[in-house]
Amino acid sequence: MKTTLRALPRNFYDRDPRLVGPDLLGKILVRHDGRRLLTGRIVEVEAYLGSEDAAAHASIGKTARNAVLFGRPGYAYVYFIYGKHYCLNVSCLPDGVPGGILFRAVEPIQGTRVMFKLRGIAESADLRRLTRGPGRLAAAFGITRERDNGKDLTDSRSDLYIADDGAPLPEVLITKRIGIKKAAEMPLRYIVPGNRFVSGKL
DNA sequence: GGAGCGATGTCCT
DNA sequence: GGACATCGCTCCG
Repeated sequence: MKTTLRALPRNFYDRDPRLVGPDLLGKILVRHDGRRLLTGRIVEVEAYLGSEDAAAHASIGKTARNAVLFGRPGYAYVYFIYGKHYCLNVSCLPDGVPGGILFRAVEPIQGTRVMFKLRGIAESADLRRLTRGPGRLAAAFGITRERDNGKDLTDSRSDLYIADDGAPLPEVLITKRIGIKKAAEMPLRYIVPGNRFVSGKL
Protein backbone atom coordinates (compact mmCIF):
# COMPACT_ATOMS: atom_id res chain seq x y z
CA MET A 1 0.00 0.00 0.00
CA LYS A 2 1.45 3.31 -1.09
CA THR A 3 1.26 6.28 1.18
CA THR A 4 -0.02 9.45 -0.45
CA LEU A 5 2.10 12.50 0.21
CA ARG A 6 0.23 15.76 -0.08
CA ALA A 7 2.21 19.01 0.25
CA LEU A 8 0.92 21.28 2.98
CA PRO A 9 -0.74 24.36 1.40
CA ARG A 10 0.53 27.90 1.68
CA ASN A 11 -2.15 28.98 4.14
CA PHE A 12 -0.85 26.39 6.60
CA TYR A 13 2.18 28.67 7.06
CA ASP A 14 0.27 31.94 6.91
CA ARG A 15 -0.06 32.00 10.70
CA ASP A 16 1.93 32.83 13.82
CA PRO A 17 4.95 30.49 14.10
CA ARG A 18 3.72 29.54 17.57
CA LEU A 19 0.73 27.92 15.87
CA VAL A 20 2.59 26.51 12.87
CA GLY A 21 5.35 24.90 14.97
CA PRO A 22 3.27 22.36 16.89
CA ASP A 23 1.21 21.58 13.78
CA LEU A 24 4.37 20.59 11.87
CA LEU A 25 5.12 17.74 14.27
CA GLY A 26 4.23 14.43 12.65
CA LYS A 27 4.39 15.88 9.13
CA ILE A 28 6.87 14.64 6.51
CA LEU A 29 9.97 16.31 5.09
CA VAL A 30 10.38 15.12 1.49
CA ARG A 31 13.47 15.32 -0.71
CA HIS A 32 13.76 14.04 -4.26
CA ASP A 33 17.48 13.54 -4.74
CA GLY A 34 17.78 12.46 -8.36
CA ARG A 35 15.71 9.28 -8.52
CA ARG A 36 15.99 8.73 -4.80
CA LEU A 37 13.22 9.62 -2.38
CA LEU A 38 14.26 10.76 1.08
CA THR A 39 11.59 11.20 3.74
CA GLY A 40 11.48 11.78 7.47
CA ARG A 41 8.84 12.45 10.11
CA ILE A 42 9.25 15.80 11.86
CA VAL A 43 9.68 15.34 15.61
CA GLU A 44 11.32 18.59 16.77
CA VAL A 45 11.00 22.23 15.63
CA GLU A 46 11.50 25.71 17.08
CA ALA A 47 9.62 28.94 16.40
CA TYR A 48 11.48 32.18 15.67
CA LEU A 49 9.54 35.42 15.70
CA GLY A 50 10.32 39.02 14.68
CA SER A 51 11.60 42.12 16.46
CA GLU A 52 10.28 40.90 19.82
CA ASP A 53 12.49 37.78 19.67
CA ALA A 54 16.18 38.64 20.18
CA ALA A 55 17.26 35.14 19.13
CA ALA A 56 15.56 35.38 15.75
CA HIS A 57 17.58 36.27 12.66
CA ALA A 58 14.71 38.56 11.70
CA SER A 59 15.02 40.61 14.92
CA ILE A 60 17.65 42.92 13.40
CA GLY A 61 15.39 43.82 10.49
CA LYS A 62 15.42 42.71 6.88
CA THR A 63 18.83 42.01 5.32
CA ALA A 64 20.01 40.12 2.24
CA ARG A 65 20.61 37.03 4.36
CA ASN A 66 17.27 36.82 6.17
CA ALA A 67 15.03 38.23 3.42
CA VAL A 68 13.10 34.97 3.00
CA LEU A 69 11.78 35.28 6.56
CA PHE A 70 10.16 38.57 5.58
CA GLY A 71 8.64 37.21 2.39
CA ARG A 72 5.62 35.05 1.65
CA PRO A 73 4.90 32.02 3.86
CA GLY A 74 5.97 28.49 2.96
CA TYR A 75 9.47 29.15 1.60
CA ALA A 76 12.78 27.64 2.68
CA TYR A 77 15.18 29.82 4.64
CA VAL A 78 18.55 28.06 4.74
CA TYR A 79 21.50 29.62 6.54
CA PHE A 80 25.11 28.62 7.11
CA ILE A 81 26.36 28.57 10.70
CA TYR A 82 29.62 28.00 12.62
CA GLY A 83 31.57 27.65 9.39
CA LYS A 84 30.26 24.13 8.80
CA HIS A 85 26.53 23.56 9.04
CA TYR A 86 23.35 24.42 7.20
CA CYS A 87 19.99 24.77 8.93
CA LEU A 88 16.54 24.58 7.33
CA ASN A 89 13.62 26.84 8.21
CA VAL A 90 10.25 27.58 6.66
CA SER A 91 8.89 31.13 6.51
CA CYS A 92 5.60 31.92 8.24
CA LEU A 93 3.14 34.83 8.28
CA PRO A 94 2.14 37.00 5.28
CA ASP A 95 4.51 38.92 3.01
CA GLY A 96 6.21 41.69 4.97
CA VAL A 97 5.78 40.06 8.38
CA PRO A 98 8.82 38.06 9.56
CA GLY A 99 8.78 34.69 11.29
CA GLY A 100 9.74 31.09 10.74
CA ILE A 101 10.21 27.59 12.00
CA LEU A 102 13.58 25.85 12.40
CA PHE A 103 13.57 22.12 11.70
CA ARG A 104 15.66 20.48 14.43
CA ALA A 105 15.04 16.76 14.00
CA VAL A 106 13.21 14.20 11.90
CA GLU A 107 12.82 10.45 12.19
CA PRO A 108 14.15 8.87 8.97
CA ILE A 109 11.57 6.88 7.00
CA GLN A 110 12.80 6.34 3.43
CA GLY A 111 16.23 6.66 1.84
CA THR A 112 18.39 6.01 4.88
CA ARG A 113 21.16 4.56 2.71
CA VAL A 114 21.45 7.82 0.80
CA MET A 115 21.28 9.77 4.06
CA PHE A 116 24.22 7.83 5.50
CA LYS A 117 26.15 8.63 2.35
CA LEU A 118 25.28 12.34 2.45
CA ARG A 119 26.24 12.46 6.12
CA GLY A 120 29.50 10.68 5.41
CA ILE A 121 29.05 8.01 8.07
CA ALA A 122 28.97 4.21 7.94
CA GLU A 123 25.65 2.44 7.57
CA SER A 124 26.42 0.53 10.73
CA ALA A 125 26.17 3.76 12.74
CA ASP A 126 23.24 4.56 15.00
CA LEU A 127 20.28 5.80 12.93
CA ARG A 128 19.99 8.77 15.26
CA ARG A 129 23.25 10.19 13.96
CA LEU A 130 21.53 10.83 10.64
CA THR A 131 18.90 13.39 11.46
CA ARG A 132 19.09 14.29 15.15
CA GLY A 133 19.92 18.01 15.28
CA PRO A 134 19.43 20.76 12.69
CA GLY A 135 22.88 20.52 11.08
CA ARG A 136 22.72 16.74 10.79
CA LEU A 137 19.21 16.76 9.38
CA ALA A 138 20.17 19.31 6.72
CA ALA A 139 23.21 17.26 5.73
CA ALA A 140 21.23 14.00 5.59
CA PHE A 141 18.76 15.60 3.17
CA GLY A 142 21.49 17.25 1.09
CA ILE A 143 20.20 20.70 1.98
CA THR A 144 22.44 23.70 1.27
CA ARG A 145 21.83 27.41 1.02
CA GLU A 146 23.00 27.51 -2.57
CA ARG A 147 20.62 24.75 -3.63
CA ASP A 148 17.57 25.34 -1.46
CA ASN A 149 17.32 28.83 0.01
CA GLY A 150 14.14 30.50 -1.22
CA LYS A 151 12.59 27.28 -2.50
CA ASP A 152 8.81 26.87 -2.31
CA LEU A 153 8.06 24.11 0.20
CA THR A 154 4.37 23.89 -0.73
CA ASP A 155 4.97 22.44 -4.21
CA SER A 156 4.77 18.63 -4.44
CA ARG A 157 6.58 18.75 -7.78
CA SER A 158 9.57 20.45 -6.15
CA ASP A 159 12.56 18.39 -4.99
CA LEU A 160 12.01 19.66 -1.44
CA TYR A 161 8.68 20.09 0.30
CA ILE A 162 6.69 19.28 3.42
CA ALA A 163 3.82 16.85 3.27
CA ASP A 164 0.97 15.40 5.28
CA ASP A 165 0.69 11.62 5.03
CA GLY A 166 -2.49 11.52 7.05
CA ALA A 167 -0.87 10.12 10.17
CA PRO A 168 -2.66 10.93 13.42
CA LEU A 169 -1.54 14.10 15.20
CA PRO A 170 1.19 13.32 17.74
CA GLU A 171 1.34 14.53 21.33
CA VAL A 172 3.18 17.87 21.58
CA LEU A 173 5.48 19.02 24.38
CA ILE A 174 6.57 22.69 24.59
CA THR A 175 9.98 23.59 26.07
CA LYS A 176 12.59 26.35 25.96
CA ARG A 177 14.65 26.57 22.78
CA ILE A 178 18.16 25.16 22.92
CA GLY A 179 21.55 26.25 21.59
CA ILE A 180 20.83 29.98 21.88
CA LYS A 181 22.01 32.72 24.27
CA LYS A 182 19.48 35.46 23.68
CA ALA A 183 15.79 35.08 24.58
CA ALA A 184 16.61 31.62 25.89
CA GLU A 185 13.64 31.55 28.26
CA MET A 186 10.93 31.75 25.62
CA PRO A 187 8.93 28.49 25.35
CA LEU A 188 9.10 28.08 21.58
CA ARG A 189 10.45 24.55 21.08
CA TYR A 190 7.98 21.84 20.10
CA ILE A 191 8.85 18.16 20.41
CA VAL A 192 7.22 14.75 20.23
CA PRO A 193 7.81 13.58 23.81
CA GLY A 194 9.79 10.37 24.14
CA ASN A 195 10.85 10.24 20.50
CA ARG A 196 14.45 9.11 20.34
CA PHE A 197 15.36 11.41 17.45
CA VAL A 198 14.70 14.58 19.43
CA SER A 199 17.98 16.48 19.97
CA GLY A 200 19.54 17.64 23.22
CA LYS A 201 20.62 15.62 26.22
CA LEU A 202 19.67 11.96 26.23
C1' DG B 1 27.79 9.62 29.42
C1' DG B 2 28.76 14.18 29.91
C1' DA B 3 31.35 18.60 30.13
C1' DG B 4 34.61 21.35 27.53
C1' DC B 5 36.28 23.17 23.44
C1' DG B 6 38.06 24.03 18.68
C1' DA B 7 36.82 24.39 13.89
C1' DT B 8 35.55 27.52 10.40
C1' DG B 9 32.48 30.81 6.73
C1' DT B 10 29.33 34.48 6.62
C1' DC B 11 27.14 38.39 8.13
C1' DC B 12 26.68 42.63 10.53
C1' DT B 13 28.71 46.56 13.41
C1' DG C 1 36.48 42.07 14.79
C1' DG C 2 33.06 39.45 17.11
C1' DA C 3 29.08 36.64 17.19
C1' DC C 4 26.92 32.66 15.69
C1' DA C 5 19.43 28.89 15.81
C1' DT C 6 26.21 23.26 15.65
C1' DC C 7 28.87 19.18 15.66
C1' DG C 8 32.25 15.83 16.86
C1' DC C 9 36.25 14.98 19.27
C1' DT C 10 38.90 14.67 23.63
C1' DC C 11 39.30 13.95 28.29
C1' DC C 12 37.49 12.66 32.61
C1' DG C 13 34.89 9.69 35.45
